[in-house]
Amino acid sequence: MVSGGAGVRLHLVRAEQSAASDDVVDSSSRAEGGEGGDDGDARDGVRVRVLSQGCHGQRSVRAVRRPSCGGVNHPKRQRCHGSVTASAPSPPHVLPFFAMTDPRPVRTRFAPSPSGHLHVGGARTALFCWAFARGRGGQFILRIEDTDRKRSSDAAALAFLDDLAWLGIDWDEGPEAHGCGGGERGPYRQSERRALYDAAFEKLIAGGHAYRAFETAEELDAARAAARVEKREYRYDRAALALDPATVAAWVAEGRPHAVRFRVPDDEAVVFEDAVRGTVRVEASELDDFVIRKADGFPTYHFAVVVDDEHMQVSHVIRAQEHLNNTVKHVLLQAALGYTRPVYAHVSLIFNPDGSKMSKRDKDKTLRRVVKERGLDAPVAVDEKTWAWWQESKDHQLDLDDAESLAAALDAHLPEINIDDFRRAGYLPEVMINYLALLGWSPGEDVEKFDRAFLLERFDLDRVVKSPAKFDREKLLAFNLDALQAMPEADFVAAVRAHAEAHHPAFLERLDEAAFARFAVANKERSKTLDDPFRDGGFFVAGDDTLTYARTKAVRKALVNGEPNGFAHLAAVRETLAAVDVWSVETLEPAVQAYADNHAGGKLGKIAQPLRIAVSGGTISPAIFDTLVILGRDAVLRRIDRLLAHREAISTPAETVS
RNA sequence: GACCCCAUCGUCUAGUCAGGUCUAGGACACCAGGUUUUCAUCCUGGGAACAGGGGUUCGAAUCCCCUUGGGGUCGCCA
Repeated sequence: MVSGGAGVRLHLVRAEQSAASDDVVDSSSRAEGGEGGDDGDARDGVRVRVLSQGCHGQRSVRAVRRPSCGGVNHPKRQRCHGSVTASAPSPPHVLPFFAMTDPRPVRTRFAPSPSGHLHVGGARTALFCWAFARGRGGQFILRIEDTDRKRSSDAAALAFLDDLAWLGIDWDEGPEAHGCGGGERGPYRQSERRALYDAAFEKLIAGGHAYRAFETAEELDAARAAARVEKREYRYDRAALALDPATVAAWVAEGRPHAVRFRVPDDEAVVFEDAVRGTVRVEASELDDFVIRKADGFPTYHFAVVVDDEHMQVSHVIRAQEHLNNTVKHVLLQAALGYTRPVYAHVSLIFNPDGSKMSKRDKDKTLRRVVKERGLDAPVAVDEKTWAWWQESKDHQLDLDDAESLAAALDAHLPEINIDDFRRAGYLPEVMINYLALLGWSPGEDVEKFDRAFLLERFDLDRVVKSPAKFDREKLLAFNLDALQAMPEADFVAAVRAHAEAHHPAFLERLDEAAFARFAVANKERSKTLDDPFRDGGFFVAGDDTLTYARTKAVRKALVNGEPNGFAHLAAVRETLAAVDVWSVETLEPAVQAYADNHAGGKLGKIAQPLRIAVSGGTISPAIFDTLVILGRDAVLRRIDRLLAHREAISTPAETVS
């Protein structure tokens, strides 16, 4: 019988489901004592366990969009509530809308495994969790899911903390870093929460909800393989459940390794309300008795997640859609443990432009593909031991440094998928936030550009898009460009300087503060990323004698065509430049313009292009007078002389010549 | 294969829950012009979508069903 739990909830259940209340099981009331209800409803032969309900009682598989969620008042709720009495269909039974609203304070968590940098998908999940909680005065929790002892847990594995901090996503509770973290409900690493899990295991086993299983991983692998060969579906056969208690006790006593499995109820349907997908219904019979404790004593993900969410009082679980099916397990576990069920929201996946799932493993996959294509079997760029380990299994991923050196050695381009990749490529954190938010959420009203404050204020689960999104780098780039252009000059200079400090120190050595500032400003309107000024600006730090000339058609055209041609103009304007009093844009521009007026029909381009080639080696640079000033008179004159000295070679077609 | 989820321009999406105001809006990309000392910007204009089929309705992008397509999950990984 249903007992205890939220009074209002149960009251309404009873009021509405007179005869069949037995099979309506409140998740918070199923604590002990085995199955809470009896055989229950016979109307369709399948007992339905309603663990949560929205206002829509349809049993259709098609999702019914929930109007809102969270403990926030919403005008739509009234309407929703009002419709309840009108429906009252056959199972799953209907609870009024607010029955699924978690009345607790809003607390969300982001729970990655410690596997290095944060990838785009994880970042978006974290962002949604953060925005949802913070926008409602709640807390955002970070938790490390490190129950897999085979995975590394060193400092590098926690690199995602830096990525989060860079994005401006700060956490109220969790590992301590960047001035964030701490909290009362820790520790926030699962490997340090063993006692909590152990207590829960005992409770489940004692209650008959779980049992020890002695098959080894190898045996199970073999059974799965056999099933595959016979083209039948593999299901754990519950052999361990048939063991008599004395045998189990003896085996446990002698220390025989074993896992613990959850006993999945027979003939029940698990129905839960997803805040973005609506009603989801899965028959429990689709599941086999899944492992909740591994032989090494650690909990599996499914178990740890449920225990931790309860202990940390997580009210809303916002995660990727790949977890939608897992939710069934979690809901079952919560019911068996007597836990409160959080509100679930499964957001769609992010795909690569080619339609494949965007994954942190994509770098590794790219590398494996290239290695296979080239038929490589000996270590390249990494040591033998690492190579052997990497080859051993597709689950073994190279760490970033190794991956990058291997990519460099193979001349392969690694896809940008980590937040850190974009950081290094010169994207602004606020742009990443903005774009990420747009991937799967929209504020409506044709609004696309917004900041964190707006997100906090407007983000809600009911506007999260259900269909998967492809990651569009072009659009991200366009957003970054717009943000860069909108920056005050001083901010832009500071950002470019910070980027140089991290990635292009040579520019800071070569350019003094004033020159660097001019360099940044001169590049502002032509930069799409903070890296652009450096990528095309290598000539600024090149030696005057080692500059490389692009020997393209455009270069020859500027130098050779016309009468007088570019070389001739250069030779002449060199003297104009040498004679200028003060080396500044204000003096250079009128001087060169005057020369152009007198010798090139006023066409500044006739002079600017040859000059550009002389000082940069090609046809691409910031505005020419800025470029000259940044370089300084000596370098400019030397470069002009050098070009003139190489005029023959440069006039002949070829790719490049040094 | 079984189960679950999804389906509007090339892409991200608005519109779908409360059917008519949608000859479907915006953004990125693309194409054509224009500005500019190069590249990049910038300006103007343009093409571009309701997956298909049934049904409900006076009326369907919107509600229902089927089909098709895409994705996810089926681990002592998380």
